[in-house]
Amino acid sequence: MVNKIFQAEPNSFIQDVDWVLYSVDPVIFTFYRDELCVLLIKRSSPPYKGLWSLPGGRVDKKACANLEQALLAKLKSKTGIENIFFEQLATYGGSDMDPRGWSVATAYLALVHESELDINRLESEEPIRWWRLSEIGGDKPLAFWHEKMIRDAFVRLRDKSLYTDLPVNFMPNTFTYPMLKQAFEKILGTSISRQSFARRMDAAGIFEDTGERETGRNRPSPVYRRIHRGGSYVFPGIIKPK
Amino acid sequence: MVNKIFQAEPNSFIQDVDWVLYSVDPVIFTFYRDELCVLLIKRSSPPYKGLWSLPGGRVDKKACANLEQALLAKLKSKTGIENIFFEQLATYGGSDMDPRGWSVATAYLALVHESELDINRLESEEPIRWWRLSEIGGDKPLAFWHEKMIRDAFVRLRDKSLYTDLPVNFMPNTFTYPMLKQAFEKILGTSISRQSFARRMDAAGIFEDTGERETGRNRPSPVYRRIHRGGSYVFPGIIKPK
DNA sequence: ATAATAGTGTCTTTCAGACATTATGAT
DNA sequence: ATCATAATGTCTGAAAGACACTATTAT
Repeated sequence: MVNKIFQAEPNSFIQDVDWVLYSVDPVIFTFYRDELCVLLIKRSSPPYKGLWSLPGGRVDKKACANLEQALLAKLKSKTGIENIFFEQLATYGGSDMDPRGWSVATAYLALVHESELDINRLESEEPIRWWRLSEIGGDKPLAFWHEKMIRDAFVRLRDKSLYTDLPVNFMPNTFTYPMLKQAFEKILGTSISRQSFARRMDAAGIFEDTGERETGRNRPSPVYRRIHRGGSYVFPGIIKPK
Repeated sequence: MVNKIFQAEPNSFIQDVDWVLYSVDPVIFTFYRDELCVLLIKRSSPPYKGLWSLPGGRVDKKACANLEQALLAKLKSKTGIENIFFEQLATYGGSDMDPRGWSVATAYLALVHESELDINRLESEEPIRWWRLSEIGGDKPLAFWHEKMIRDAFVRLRDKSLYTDLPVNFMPNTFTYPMLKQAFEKILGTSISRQSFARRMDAAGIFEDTGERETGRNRPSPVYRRIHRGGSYVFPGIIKPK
C-alpha cells in the first residue's frame, strides 16, 4: 500500500504530485493478406470506450520487475504472443494524453509473422483484429495518442528498412528471397531489382540455404533460414530511394 | 489533490497501483578542453546522496504540459541552458531503479557548445561540473541507472555520427572544418582525411561560408555557418570505420 | 514449346579513402 | 625561405542500380 507521503530514506519525501500514470503500448505490425497491418483492440471501458487502441496498458508493478517484462506480460495477456521481435520506439506523455491525469506511455515497435497470432482462437474480452495501415488515420480516431505512435513506428520501420534487415522479422522460420523482397518493397514503397536484392542478401551472410525448394508454377526459389535468430544486421550500403 | 481511488469517468477507476515515479534525465555532452564531457550534478539529498547524477529529475506536472516542456524546464532550472539541441534517447524503468518505488525515467541526448553553459556563474545548490567521458564507469558509481544512460547516449551519438551531421550541434554559431572534423574524430575514435571530410561537408550543402577567415599561425581556414539551424542532415554514405 | 520466374555476369553510378600537387599565410 | 596547413584533382575501391543473357520448372 502506497501512502500519499512517505519516507523511504531519511529526508526523502515523495508526494502525490510526483506520480504519473504509466503504460506500455506495443505497435505490432504484420503482413496480413500481403498488406502491412497493425493489431488493434476495441476498448470496452472508458476512457475512449468503443475506440480502437494499441494492445497495451498499465504495468503490473508486482509482477514485472522492469519495462521489458511489462511489455512481454502485456503481449501475452492481450494477444497470447510469446515469441516476438520488438524494440523500444519512443515515450510520449503529458497532461492531455489521458483524461484521468498526467500520464506517460512508452511505445514499442514489434514485428511478427501472422502465423504467430491466431486471432480466431484467441479468447479475448474485447474485439481484436488486424487493420491495414492505410485504414489508420482517417475519420476513425484511435484512443490516446496511439495514432501518432503508429505513425512514428511506421517511420522507424521504413527508415531502418533502408539499411538493416529489420523486415526479416516478418518472415516465418523459412522463407524465400522473393517473399522477403516483397516485404521490403511494401514497406519502402519502391520496387527493388531481383538481382540487386539477392546480391545484397547473399553478401550479408546472415541466411543459409535450407536445401529445400519452393513448390509452385515456375522455377522454384531456394528456401532460406536465418543463421542467428535475434540480433540485427546493418548492411554496408543503403537502398537508394528513387 | 489526488485521491487514492477516484472516478474520472463512469466505470473508470484508478488505483495507487497504477502510478509510477517518473523523471526526465538529460545526458548533456560537450567538448570541454578538447575532450568529450558529460554534465553531472552531485546529489545533496537521498537517495544516492553524495553521488554524481544527471541533471534531471521529477516532472512539475502543473507547469509542464508534455515531456518536451518537462525536459526544457529541467534544463533551465538545473543548468540555466535555454538553447540546446536534444533528442529523446530511451526510457528505463523497473522496481530496482529508485529505492522509493517502481519508477520510470526517460533519458535525452543533448549536445551543446561549452560556451552555452557558464558553470562558474551558475548559482547552483549542488556542485555541478563537466566530467570527461573516460572518467565515467570506473569505481565511482553514479546515481540510479545514469551510468547506463550515459553509455547508451554515447553509443547513439557515435552511431549517428557515422551518417548524420549530429556533431555540428557541438559547434558555436560559426566554426571551421578542422574544428568540426576534430569533433567527429574524437567521437568516432578514428582519423578522417581532411580532403574526404571537406568533400563530404561541401556536398551536403548545409553550411555557408561566412567570408571570414580563421586567424592563426598557418594558412587560415574558412569560417562556416549552418544555413538552417535545427534539423538533421543525413549523408548519402557513411564514414567507413577502419 | 511457352510462360514465368530464378541465376549469372557485366557495366554504370555514387561516394568514401588515399595520395600527390598546388596554394596561402605566419614567421 | 621555411613551415604548417588548406585546396584541388585524380585514382581506387565498395556497393547499389540496371540490363542482357542463361537456367529451371510447370503447363
